[in-house]
Amino acid sequence: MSKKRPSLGLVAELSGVSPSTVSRILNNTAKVSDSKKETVLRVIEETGFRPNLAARTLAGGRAMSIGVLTQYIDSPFYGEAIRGIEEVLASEDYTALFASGRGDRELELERLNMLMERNIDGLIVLSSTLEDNELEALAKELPVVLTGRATLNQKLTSIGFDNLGGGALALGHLAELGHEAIAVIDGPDDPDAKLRMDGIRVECGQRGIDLDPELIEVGDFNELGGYQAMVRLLDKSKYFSAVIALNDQMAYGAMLALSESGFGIPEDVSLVGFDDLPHSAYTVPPLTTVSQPVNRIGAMAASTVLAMGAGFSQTVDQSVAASIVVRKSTDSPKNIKD
Amino acid sequence: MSKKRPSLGLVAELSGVSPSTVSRILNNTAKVSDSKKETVLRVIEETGFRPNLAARTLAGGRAMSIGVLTQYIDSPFYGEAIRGIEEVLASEDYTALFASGRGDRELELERLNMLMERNIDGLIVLSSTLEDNELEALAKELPVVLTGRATLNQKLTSIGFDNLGGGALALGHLAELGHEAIAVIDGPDDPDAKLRMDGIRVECGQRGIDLDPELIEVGDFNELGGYQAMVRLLDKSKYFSAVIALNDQMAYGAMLALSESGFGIPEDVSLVGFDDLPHSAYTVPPLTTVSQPVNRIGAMAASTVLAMGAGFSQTVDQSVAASIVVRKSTDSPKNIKD
DNA sequence: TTACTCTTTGAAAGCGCTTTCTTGATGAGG
DNA sequence: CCTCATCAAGAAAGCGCTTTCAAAGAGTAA
Repeated sequence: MSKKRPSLGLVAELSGVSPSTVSRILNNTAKVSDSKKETVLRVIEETGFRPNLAARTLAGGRAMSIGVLTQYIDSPFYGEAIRGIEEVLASEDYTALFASGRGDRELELERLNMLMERNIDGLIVLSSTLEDNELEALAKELPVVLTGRATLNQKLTSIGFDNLGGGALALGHLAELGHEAIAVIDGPDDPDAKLRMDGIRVECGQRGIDLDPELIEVGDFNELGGYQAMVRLLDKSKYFSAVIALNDQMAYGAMLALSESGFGIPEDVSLVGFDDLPHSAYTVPPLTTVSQPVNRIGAMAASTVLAMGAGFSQTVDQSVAASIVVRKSTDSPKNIKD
Repeated sequence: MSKKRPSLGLVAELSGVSPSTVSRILNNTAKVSDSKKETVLRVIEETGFRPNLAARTLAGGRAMSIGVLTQYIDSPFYGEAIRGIEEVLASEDYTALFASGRGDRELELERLNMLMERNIDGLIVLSSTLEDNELEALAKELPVVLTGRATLNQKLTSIGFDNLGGGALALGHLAELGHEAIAVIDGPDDPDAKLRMDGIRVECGQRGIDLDPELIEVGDFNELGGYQAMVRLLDKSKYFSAVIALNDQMAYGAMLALSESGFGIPEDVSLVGFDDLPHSAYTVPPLTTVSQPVNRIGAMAASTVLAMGAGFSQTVDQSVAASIVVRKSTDSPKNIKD
C-alpha cells in the first residue's frame, strides 16, 4: 500500500488556513484573498492533492459524473456517440457512467436506478424503452438530454439529427441519378426511422416519384434484419434499381443479400445507407450514405447536459444538419432486371 | 424534487434497531438474529431503500465500481469486450467506469488518475501504453486484470487468447486448402500480433511452407492500415494466393484494396482474419476468421477482478482457446495471377 | 449458584468534503 | 472618534455509511 492520498484537511493545515477556505478555493465558491489562494494552490500542487470524489458527493457537491443510458453499448452506432460523449466529459473532468439496457425494459430500469444511486449530475439518454413521461419525471430531478430519439415532447431537451432532410437527401441523390423504382428497408417502429421515411416520401412527392408500398420492407436496424429484408424484397420479383436502407448496418446486410443473389452494386442496384459509420468507407464497394455525425451529436449532448447542470436550463432542441457522402454504391440505373 | 431517498438511518429507526445492525445485514458482515434480519429486510423492501454509494465509499466500503482502461472505446473490437465486461459487472451490481486514452500516454495517465480518484475496487486494462512495471505497482493497490495484451510478466494476472494456436489455425486452414504462397498483414508492435505471427511461423515450419518475408506487410490494426498494406503487397507484383490479416479490421481494408484492383475473393485470393467481429459475418464475401471470443474474454476479466477483490488473489493466467470459423473468403487456389 | 466465555447489539467515532453560521477585521459615513 | 455595514476566514455541523469498542445477555462449566 502506498501512503494515503493527501486530504483537503492536510492541505489546509500545510497552508495554515481552514478547510473551508481550501474548499472555497477549489470550488470557486467565495472570495479568498489572493495571498492565501496562492499559498493553497501551491500546496495543492506540491502534495498532488486531488479531492476525494466520494466525500465531495456525500457532502452535497457534484459527483462529477454523467450517466449515459443506452440500449446496446457495443453497436458501432453507439460506439461513435459514446466516443463523442466521453471526449467532452473527460475534458471537463467528468466521467461518463455507461449503462445499457439491451432493449429490456426491466433491465433498463434497473440500470437507471444504479445510475441514480451513484448521484449522477446529469443523464444522457441515447435510446431507450422509457416513455416520454417517465423521462419527463426524471428531467425534474436532474439535467436530461435525449439523443438518437426525436423529441416529440417539448418539455424534454434533445439533440437530434435532421432525419427529415436526410431522407430527402437520400432520395434526391437517387432521383438525380435517374432512379425511379426505389425500394426501401425501413427501420423498426422508431421516431427516427419514421422521420427518415417521411423525408423520403416528401421528396418523392416533390419529384413525382411513386413509392411502391410493396417495395418497402422493414428491418431491425441490424445487419441481419437488413439482409432478411433484402431477401424478401428480392423474392417479390418486382423491379427496382435502387434501395435505401434506413441505417448503415442494414445496408451492410443488404449488400450481402444482393451479392449472394448475383446482383452487382451499383451496376444492378444502387444502395444508400444512413449514419456514415466508420466502416462504411470500407465496404465493397464503399457505401454512399447520409451522414449523421453521431460523434458530434454525442459531444453536443455532453456539452448540453453540462451546461444545463451549470444552470443554463434550456429546453431548446438542437439538431445537426444532414449531408450525404457519395461513394461507390450508387450510380445511374443501367440494366433492367427484376 | 421528489422526496429524499430513504437512508440507512431511517431504515434502522423504522425497524427498531441500530444503524450498525442494518449495515451488518446489508454487508453480511456479522451475525444478526433471524428475527431482526427479517424485520429489517422487510422495511428495506417497503421503503425501497438503496444504500448511498458515496457514503459507503467514503466510510471505507467498496465503491461498487470497476475501472476499465482502454485505448479506443469505440472500436468494434473493444465494443465486444466492453459488452462482456458490462454484463457480468451489472449482474453483480457493479458498475464499469470506462476511460480511454486514445493511445496518448499522458491522457491515459490522466484518465487512470481519474479512475483512482473514484475509488474503484478493481481495474481491467484492455490495452494500454502503460509499462508492465507501472501496472505491477498498480496491482499492489488493487486487483488488476490485463486483457488483450499477452502477459510477459508473471506478477500480473491476465486473461488472454491463444494467439499462438490461432496463428497456427489460420495457416493450417490455408495450407489444407492447398495454399503455399501466403502473404500476411502484420499488426503493429504488440505482443498479441507477435504471438499470432509466431503461431503462423511455427505452423509454416511444420508444414514445410516457406513464408516469404517480402510478403509480410505491417498494418495498424485498423481498416485503413489493412487497405494500405494490401496495396503495398499488390504493388510488389509477387504472387500469393492467400493472405492472413492479423485482425478483422485490417482484413476489411484488405478486401476493399483487393476488390479495387480487380481481384476476386476467394477466386483469386483467399483471405483470413482474426477476431471474428460481429460484422465479419456480413462482409462480401463473409470472412473466414480465427475466432477470438472477445466478449467472453471481457466477461472472464470481469469475473476475475471481482474474484480477486473478494480475496481470491490469483495470479493465474487464463486463456481462451482459438477456433476458426470458415466462411466464404477462403477456397482452394485456382488461378495464377501475380 | 458463581465465574467466565461467547455472541448479539448498540453507541460513537470518523471517512473527507461542503456549507451555514459566526466572528473579527476593515473601511465608510456621520 | 464612534457606529454600522461589509467582507474574508474560521468553527462546526452534517452528508450516510462502516467499524471499532464496549456492554449486555445468554450459555457453560464447576
